[in-house]
Amino acid sequence: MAERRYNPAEIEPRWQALWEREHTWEVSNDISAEAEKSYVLEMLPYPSGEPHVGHLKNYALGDAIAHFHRRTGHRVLHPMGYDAFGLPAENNAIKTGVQPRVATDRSIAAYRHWFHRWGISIDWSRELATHEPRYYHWTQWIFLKFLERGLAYRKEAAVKWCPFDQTVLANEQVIDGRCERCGNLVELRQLEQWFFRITDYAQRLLDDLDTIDWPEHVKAMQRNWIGRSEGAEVTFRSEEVGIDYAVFTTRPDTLFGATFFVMAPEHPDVFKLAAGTEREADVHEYVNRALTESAEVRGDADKPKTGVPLGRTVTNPVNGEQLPMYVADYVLMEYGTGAVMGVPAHDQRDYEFATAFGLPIRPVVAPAGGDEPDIAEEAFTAHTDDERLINSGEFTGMDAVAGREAIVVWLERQGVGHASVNFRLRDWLISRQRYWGCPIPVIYCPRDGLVSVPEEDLPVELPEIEDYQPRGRSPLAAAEDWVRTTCPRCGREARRETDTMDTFVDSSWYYLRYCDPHNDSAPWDRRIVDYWMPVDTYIGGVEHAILHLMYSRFFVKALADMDLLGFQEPFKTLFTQGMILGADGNKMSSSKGNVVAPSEIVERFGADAARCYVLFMGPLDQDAAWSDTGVEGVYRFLARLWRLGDALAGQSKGGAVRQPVAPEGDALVLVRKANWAIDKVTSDVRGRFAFNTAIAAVMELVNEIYRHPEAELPARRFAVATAASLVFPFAPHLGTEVYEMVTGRRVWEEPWPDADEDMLQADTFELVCQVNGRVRDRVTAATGASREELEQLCLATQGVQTHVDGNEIAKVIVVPNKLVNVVVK
RNA sequence: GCGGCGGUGGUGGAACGGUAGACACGAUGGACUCAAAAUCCAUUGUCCUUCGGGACGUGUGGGUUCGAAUCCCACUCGCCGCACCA
Repeated sequence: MAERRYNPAEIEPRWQALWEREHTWEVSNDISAEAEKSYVLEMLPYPSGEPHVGHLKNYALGDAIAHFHRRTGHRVLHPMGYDAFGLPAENNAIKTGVQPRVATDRSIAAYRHWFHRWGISIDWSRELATHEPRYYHWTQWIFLKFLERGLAYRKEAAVKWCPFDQTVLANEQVIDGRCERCGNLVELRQLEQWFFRITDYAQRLLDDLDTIDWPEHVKAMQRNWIGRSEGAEVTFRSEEVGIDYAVFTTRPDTLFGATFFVMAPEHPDVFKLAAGTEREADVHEYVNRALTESAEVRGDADKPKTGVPLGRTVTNPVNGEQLPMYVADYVLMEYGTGAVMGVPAHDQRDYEFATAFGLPIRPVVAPAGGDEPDIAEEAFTAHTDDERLINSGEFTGMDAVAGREAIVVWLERQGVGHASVNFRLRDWLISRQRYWGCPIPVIYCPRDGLVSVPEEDLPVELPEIEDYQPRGRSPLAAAEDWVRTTCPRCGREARRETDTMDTFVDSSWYYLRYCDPHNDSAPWDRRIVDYWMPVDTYIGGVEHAILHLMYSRFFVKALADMDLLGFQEPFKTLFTQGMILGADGNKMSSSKGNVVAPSEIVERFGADAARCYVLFMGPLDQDAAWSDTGVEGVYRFLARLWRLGDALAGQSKGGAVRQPVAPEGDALVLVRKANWAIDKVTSDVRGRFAFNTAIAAVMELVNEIYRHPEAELPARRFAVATAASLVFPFAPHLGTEVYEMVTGRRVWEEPWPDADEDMLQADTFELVCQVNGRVRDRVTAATGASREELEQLCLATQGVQTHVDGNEIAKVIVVPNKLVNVVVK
């Protein structure tokens, strides 16, 4: 007879089939249910090929939380979907000729297969994909709502253009001047595009970060990206052309130190200003060169400062000085007003510019008590509170902070400026000149102009086309039959918008649709969404810290303003998981040959071992390198637990397992350890996502059971059933199997165990005896013994005697049930 | 430059201001076996040791404390995000 052994290949599919047959993980929209709700969500995957280990970690993590919440009495919503539109599928289509829809659907099938095979407890009745017309119908509907409210608009602007992908990109999708997708250098192009007015929400997006439980570094990144700065807007007048130019400055206290004035090359007035001056030709040449430079080259802070004079001057409002005007590419059109005052004594960039052009440098702020500051030094250092104004007219002598305020008040009174706040955040550019995305539901009529597609005509379906090759305009533009339509307003011939939406639009609201996925008359029923939302636990990679997470927050706020939602933030708690690196410590990539395929791991060790291992590797928010021997170790642990269950299956009569009454000896040790493990796993899982130590606690329990093979049967049954119950969120199949072998019951239907307080503490404990803070001995003491008793016990030990060695005892610190520290002079 | 995070054995990592190194990997020795696999047991921070134990140990230097990996200050190294943002 073959030896019985742990065989995940047999156990896992058996339970998966049962869960599927019984729809175990489905949850209804019964919003009057008494039990508390919990919405556990992992970021939806972009389906490409097959899932990788990062997905395994993501979903194993979320699944553990979903299981834990279910067993602690919550109604858990744990859905799944696919972020199905996007460039990779389209680029693949160009290369291989396989239609994006076909390749995407194929990949979705693979993801679906593996999520089942991993045993993730998903409510499959709510599955969705963003490329399905019944989903993007409502993406388009939301777009039209935004358009109605002025939150969607068209504007011509200098936008980032990727020459490889042949499309514009959002600021957030440009990393170090390169396209996030393909890594090519991005160019600037002056184009008319669709934007979402996210900047209207800058302040609220910033403020509400304080209301959500997110990792500090993610909040910091968002704050950074929003980039709020306080300062003043100040008007400089050009008398020659009779135009006022406002600048934004965070340092109104340095206004008297302005010695020149600079405009961005994109500033619309640059040519007008230079016209007729002897500098006109130089200006044209400089501006043209600046505009054709790549974003990377131009954005390099280390590049020497360049620029040309405009041949004009502006008046400094505080002292009437005439400041020469320049155009220089270190000034950005997209921030502030596209023009700055140059204060070389107190700004590094202005200092470099002034030095290069021989402009005067006049310090106006100096350390209190000090004399003339070192000019070069001053421009480069951060400023402190302890400074006063110098060379500043009537403000001279004031401290810098008070002076700043006084100058702003003066500016306001004179009508030449006011306090002002600036944000770094730009509006979200959402149009893309690509095929595989959600069509923008807008029609251009020669008579009526821009007309929305009427709601009843939604969705505007993406047509099938043959040629995906981008040519600087959307491939949809070539689908003449589709483009040509009639104006919904006047009925004349009109043309459809051919750009598609950024796929981040699709994923900015999917978590709302899960709540009410089959609604065909509205994107959702507000009562249902208000019941499930916000997402209680959201899990995903930190790479979405800005893009997806900022856009989703914006969506919720905008939709709440339209009374479509009753909350302000989509994700209450966020957990950002670390990456799984290759065994060599590098990011996994096929070129490095260090990619771990989850399919292979699952085949060799089973889904439970794979899931359990990725949760055991270390703190889940940290990166961790893959180790084959590490998975084997976890597999061994699961097999040990299985053998314990298998041994009991032969002996026990089944039935519910209870903690034995008044256990003694080995039995007591096991009962205590089991309760310790319950307490440990519960506190590690609840709130702090410390699954690595939770799993370690179950390992300890299992090790303890092996050390006490002679313990009485009820105690062993209790300990093994407890181990199975506790391991279930991390290794659901094995937990289920062992629990069933020991008790005949379904563990997922059992409430999460409660630790018995009485069993958490023993009658005796090991008293640590210290002399001057160093451990010198240990002795067994009764739990709850008095301070005096403990002190006596400690002083009597050999180790303490030796080290006190007749010296004077200054004092004795007693920590009850823990230690005694004898302080010796 | 600005913002955030971190530095603990051979490795991944544990550790409410209270026994540093849980758990796991690896290594060494042993049991079982004809042998191997699987499994089980023991040892495993460094150095010294008369084998009782002792000294030293959490990036570096200082401080607070009876007691510091943990709190404070300075430094240093590393990682991540943003960056000519006025």
